[in-house]
Amino acid sequence: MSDVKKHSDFFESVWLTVREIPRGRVTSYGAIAKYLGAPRSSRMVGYAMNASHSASVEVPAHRVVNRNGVLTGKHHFPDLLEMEQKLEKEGVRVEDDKVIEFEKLFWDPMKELSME
DNA sequence: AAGTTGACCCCGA
DNA sequence: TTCGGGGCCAACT
Repeated sequence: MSDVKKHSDFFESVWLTVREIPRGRVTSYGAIAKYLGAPRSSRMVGYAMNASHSASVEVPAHRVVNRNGVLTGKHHFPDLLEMEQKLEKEGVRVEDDKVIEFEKLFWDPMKELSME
């Protein structure tokens, strides 16, 4: 096995989870952290997103917002409006940097992935 | 090796 | 209601 792994398993787990978010849905950092068994490590989820550019796979980071449904990570995209535009493209309405009807579009990995 | 940072979250004033 | 501070934990410098 070659040393292809450049990041912790936690990061990879986050990326894999984020990839499971359906199109047109959103979730929060805390929800992912909780799903991964680290409810106190929500900040690490954001950190993993920051490092997602290093991932070999594409990570739909735009589908991850904070618990308020606010696009807190928009400033980390190449373009300031990229996150918002991607969400709008998927049918997620965004207004004033926050997802409209966030609770309605919220996708909980705990709920959706725990039982198949 | 030790201190700082951060795409968060919770709570009190 | 808005604002500020503390906790959290792994990566980064």
